[in-house]
Amino acid sequence: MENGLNWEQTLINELAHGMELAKQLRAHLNSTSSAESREILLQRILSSYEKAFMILKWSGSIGHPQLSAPITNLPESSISGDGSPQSEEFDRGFKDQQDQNDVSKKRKVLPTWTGQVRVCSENGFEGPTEDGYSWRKYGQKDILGAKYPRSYYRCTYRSLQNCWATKQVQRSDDDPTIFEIIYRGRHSCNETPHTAPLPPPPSSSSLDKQESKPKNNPNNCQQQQQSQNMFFNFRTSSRVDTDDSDNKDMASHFEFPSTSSLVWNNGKNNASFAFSTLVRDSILESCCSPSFVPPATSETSYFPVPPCQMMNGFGMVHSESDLTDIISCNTSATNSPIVDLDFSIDPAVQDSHFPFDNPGFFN
DNA sequence: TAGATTTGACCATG
DNA sequence: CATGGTCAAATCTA
Repeated sequence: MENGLNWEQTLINELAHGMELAKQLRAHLNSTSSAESREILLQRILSSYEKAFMILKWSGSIGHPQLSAPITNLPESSISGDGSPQSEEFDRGFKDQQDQNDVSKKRKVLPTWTGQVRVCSENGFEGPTEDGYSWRKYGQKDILGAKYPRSYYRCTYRSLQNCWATKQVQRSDDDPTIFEIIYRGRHSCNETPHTAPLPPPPSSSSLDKQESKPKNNPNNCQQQQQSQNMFFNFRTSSRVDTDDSDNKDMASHFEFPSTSSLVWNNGKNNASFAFSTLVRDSILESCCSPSFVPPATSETSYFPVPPCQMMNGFGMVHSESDLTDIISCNTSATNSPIVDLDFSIDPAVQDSHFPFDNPGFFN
C-alpha cells in the first residue's frame, strides 16, 4: 500500500519540522524575543510532535478495523473528569470484558494499559501506591523469568457493583524500585479517585511482605497534598507505555525526563528520538504553572492534563477511548518523596482536534 | 466477625 | 505441556 510510504514521509517531515522549531525556540531563548513568540514556537513544536505521535499510532493500526476508520469518532475528550479508567469510552472493551467473564477462569482478552511506578525504599515505603481505586488481591504467581512474583488484583466492588476491573502488579527485575502495573478492563463501580477512600497500596504487601500493607487511607486531603508536594520532588522520569491488547503490534513507549528521550515502540516500527530538554522543561513548566490551561484544544499529547492536575487526581490520570487505550498515571501518594510518573498514553485520543481533515495527510 | 490476604489447585491458552 | 490467570479454602487482621 502506498499508505506506508506516505505516513513515513509525513512522520519524518513532522519530526524534522519539530526539530527545526525547537532550534528556533532555542535561538529565541538566547535572544530578547518575547515570551509570546516563544510560546507560539513551543505550541508549534508540541503540535508537530503530537502529529508525529498520531501518525505512529495511526500507522500501527493499519489493518485493525477498529482503528482504520473511525478516528473521527474519537471522543471529544479522552480525559475522564475524575481521572479514572471508568469513563465513557470503554464500552466496547467493556462489553468484551463482560462477555469474557461469563466463562469462569477463561483467560480474558481485555483492553489493557500499563503504568509504572517507582518508589523510594529509603522512606520505608516500597510498594506502588494509590491509583484511586480499591483493589482486592486475588492471586500471586511466580512468573517465568521474572525475579519477583506477579500479583493480581481485582476491584473490591466486583461483586457488589459488578465491577470487573483488574490489575496486575509486577516488580521490575532490573530496578526493584519500579513496579509495573497492568490495568485491565474498566471500572464500572461508583468509586472514583476523587470521592472514594484511597485504595491500598496495591502490590507492596504481596510482592514483599515486609512492605507496607494496603490500607485505605481516609485522609484524602492529606494524600492530595502529599501528592502535590511530591510532584515537585519527583525525579524526572515519566514514562508512557501504551499497551493495547487488541493491537499488539501497537505499543507506544514514552520516556521523558531522565533520558530526555521520546521513544515510541510501534511494534514493527520503532521510532526513537531525543526529546529536547528545552521542550520537556517547557512542558513541565507550563503544566505546573497555575495559569496552565489544560489543552482543551489539546495541543499536547504528552500531558493531556497537567501533572499537578494528575496529582490532584490522586496521582492517577486516565485517558481512554473505545480504541482501548488508556492513560494511567500512578504515583506514590504516601511517603515517598521521590516518585516517577509513569503513565500510558493513547496518542490517538489525545487530540480530537488533530487535523485529520487535512487533505492528504494520511494519503 | 467481616473483610482482606495467602496459597495451592484448577483451567484456558498457545 | 508449560505458562499464566483465576478460584476458593485457609488464614490473618482489625
